[in-house]
Amino acid sequence: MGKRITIYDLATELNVSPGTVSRALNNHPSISDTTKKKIILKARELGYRANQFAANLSNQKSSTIGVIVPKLNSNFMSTVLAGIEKVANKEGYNLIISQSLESWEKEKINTKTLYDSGVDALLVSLAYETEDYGHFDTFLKWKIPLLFFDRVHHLPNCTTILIDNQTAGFEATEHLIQQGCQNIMHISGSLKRNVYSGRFLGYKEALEKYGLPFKESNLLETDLDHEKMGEIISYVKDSSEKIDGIFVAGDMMAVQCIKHLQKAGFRIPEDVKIVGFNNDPVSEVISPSLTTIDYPGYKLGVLAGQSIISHLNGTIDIQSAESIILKHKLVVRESSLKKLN
Amino acid sequence: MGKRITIYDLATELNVSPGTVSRALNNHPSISDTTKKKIILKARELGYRANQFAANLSNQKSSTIGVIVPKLNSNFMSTVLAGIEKVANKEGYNLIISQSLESWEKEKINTKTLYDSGVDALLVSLAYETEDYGHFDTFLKWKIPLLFFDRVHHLPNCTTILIDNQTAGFEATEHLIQQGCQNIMHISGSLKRNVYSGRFLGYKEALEKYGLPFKESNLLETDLDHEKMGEIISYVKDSSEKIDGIFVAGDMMAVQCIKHLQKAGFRIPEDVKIVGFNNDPVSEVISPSLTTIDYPGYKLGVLAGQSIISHLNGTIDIQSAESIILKHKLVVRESSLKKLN
DNA sequence: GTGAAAGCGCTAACAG
DNA sequence: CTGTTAGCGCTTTCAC
Repeated sequence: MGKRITIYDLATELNVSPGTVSRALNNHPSISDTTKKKIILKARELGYRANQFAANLSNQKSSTIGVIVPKLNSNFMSTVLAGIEKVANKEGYNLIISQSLESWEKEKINTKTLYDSGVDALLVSLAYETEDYGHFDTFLKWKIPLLFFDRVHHLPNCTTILIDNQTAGFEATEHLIQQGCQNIMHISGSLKRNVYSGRFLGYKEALEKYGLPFKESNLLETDLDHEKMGEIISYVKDSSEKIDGIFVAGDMMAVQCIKHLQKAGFRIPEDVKIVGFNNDPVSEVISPSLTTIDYPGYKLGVLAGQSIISHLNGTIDIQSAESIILKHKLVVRESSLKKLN
Repeated sequence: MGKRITIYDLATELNVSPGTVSRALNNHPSISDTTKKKIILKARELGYRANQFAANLSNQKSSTIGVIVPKLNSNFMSTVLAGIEKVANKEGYNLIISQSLESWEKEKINTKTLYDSGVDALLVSLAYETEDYGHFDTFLKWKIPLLFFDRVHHLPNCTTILIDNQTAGFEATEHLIQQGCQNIMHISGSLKRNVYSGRFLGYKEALEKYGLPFKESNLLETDLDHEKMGEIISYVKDSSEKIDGIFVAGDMMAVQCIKHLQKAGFRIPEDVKIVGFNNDPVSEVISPSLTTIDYPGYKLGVLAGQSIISHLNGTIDIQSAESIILKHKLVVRESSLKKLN
C-alpha cells in the first residue's frame, strides 16, 4: 500500500524545498527551467498526484461547480447538463450534480450541501414547489456566482438564462389559431414557475389578439406527468363547445395526449390539433409528428457554463447581472396542420 | 463581507476550545449535552458553515463519488444517473458526474481528474473506444472502490452491474423467429463493448438454436446514431433474400429504422418485424409501438449507488468482488407481431 | 531562483 | 467531559 506521494517526498528526494516543488508543479515563472524539468520528471516517476483538498483549503476555491436540477432524467435536462458538462470539463471544472425532485425541501438541502462542499458557483433550475428563496442567501452574501436557467427567479446579481416563454407560448397558440382552431385548451405545468406562467401568458395573449375568449376551464395546471390524462380526455370529450386545439407545455405530455385522444376516437390533427413544447426527439417520430417549440437545451447548457466560468475567471464584471434570452423556434409538423400534404 | 466563520470563532466566542467545538458539531458522544446545545446554537446564530476542504484534508475522504458515463443525454443514462443520485444524496454523498463522449482519451482524463479530486469511489460506464484499462490502475492500487455498470469490463475486485445481454439478445431474436422471421438482421453498437457483443452472441445463439444460418452481412456494427441509416435501408431493399426481421441494439435507432423503412415503403411489422433494446419511453408511443427489451435503468442506478456505498461503509467486504445481474424483460408490442390484434 | 515558515480549518490522539 | 497540540498537503510571503 504505502502512503501517497506528497510534495515533501519529492522535495526530500531531490534535495529542494517543498515550496520549490509546489511552484515548479504550478509552473511558477520564478523557477528555473532545469529544476522545473527535474521536479516534473521525478513527480511523474513517483506517480505523484496533487491532493486537491489541501490545494483547495489553501486556495479557498474548489474548481467545482454545483448544479441543481428538478429531475435528471428528462431529455431536456440531460441535454442541458451535457452542455454544461462539456464546457466545465474543458475549463477544468468539476460538476457536482444533484436533483431536487421538484421538492423545495430537497432543493434547500442540496443548496446547503453544495455550499458546504465549497462549490465555486451554483447553477440552478428551480423545483416546482419553490416559492421561498432564502436558501440562496448565503450564495448572495458571499458573492458566490449563482445562475438560474430555464426555471428561473430573479435575484440581485444573478444571471438568468432561458428562452422567451411568453413569446413562444404566443407563437404556439397563434399557430393553432391560424390553423383554424377556435377553442384551444392549454395544459400547463405549475403556474408558479416562470416557464409555465410565461407560456400561459403567451397563450392568453394570442387568444386576445385574435379575439378569442379565454376560458378558465380550458386551462389545466398539471405536473406534466401522465396522471391527469383521464381528466383531460373526458374534458375534451364532454366539452359543450368542441375543443379543437391543445397547446401542451411539454412534449412528453403532448405525446400522451395524442395517444390517448386517438384511443378515444379523435383524429389528430383533423379533430384536435396539438402543439407541444421542447422539441424532444420523440416529437419527430410520433404519428402524427408533433408540432412543437424548439428549446435549444444543449446550447443553453453551454452558455450557462460559459457564463458562470467567465464570472469565475473575472472576465465579466461580477456586478453586471444579466439575463440571456435564447432563441426558440416553432417547429411545424403534422399534429397541427389544417391540411396534411 | 467579512471572513467566514470557523470553529475558532465559535471557540473564542464561547470560551471553549476548538476541539470541543469540532466534537460538538460532529455530535461526538463525549461532549455534555449542555455545551453541545450551546455550541450548536451559537453556530446557527453566527451562520457557521463547515469547511469541507479542511475536513476532507484531515479525514482523507471526501464524501464524494465520481461517475463517468459515455453520454449524459440519453434516456437510459440519465435514468441510471437519477437512480445513483437518489441514493447517493440520501446517504450524504455528492456526485461528480462527467462524460467521456465515447472517447478513450476523455475517459482517461476524467478518470485522472476524479482521482485527483479525491473521490471516495468511482462508477464507470465505459466509452465505445476504450480497450486499454490502465487509467484505472491508480484506483485498484489504492483500493478505491471502482464499479462498472452497463458497459463493463472485469477488473480484479471490481463490482459490475448489468443485465444478461446475451440472454436478452437471445430472447429478442427468438421472439422474431417465433413470429416467423427467417432472415434476421442485427444492428449492433461497437462489438468491443460487452453490452453489444453480448446481444450479438445471443442473436447468433438463437439463430443457431432454430437452425437458421448466420450471415456476416446481416450484422451491422454502428454507432447507434442515425448516420448509417441510408446504408441500412438500401441493404434491406437490395438484399437478395428478403430481410424480414431486424434486432436493433438500441431503441432510438430502432425507431429510426421503423421510420425510414416505412418511408421506403415497407410495412412494419407485416414486411419487416423489429425489436429494439432498452424500453425507452419512445418505444411505447411510436407507431407501431416497439417491441423491446426492458432494461431497468433506475434500478440499476440505485443498486450501483447502494453497492458502492456499502463498500465505503465497510458493510460489504471489499475483497468480495461481485457481479450483479439485473432482470430484463422482453416487452412485446406491435412492431414484431405476426398478427396485429 | 530557492528556502523557511506561517497559515488554510478541521480532526483526533493524548492529557488532564 | 474538555483543552492542547500535532498534523493533513499545499500555497505564498518574506528573506536570502
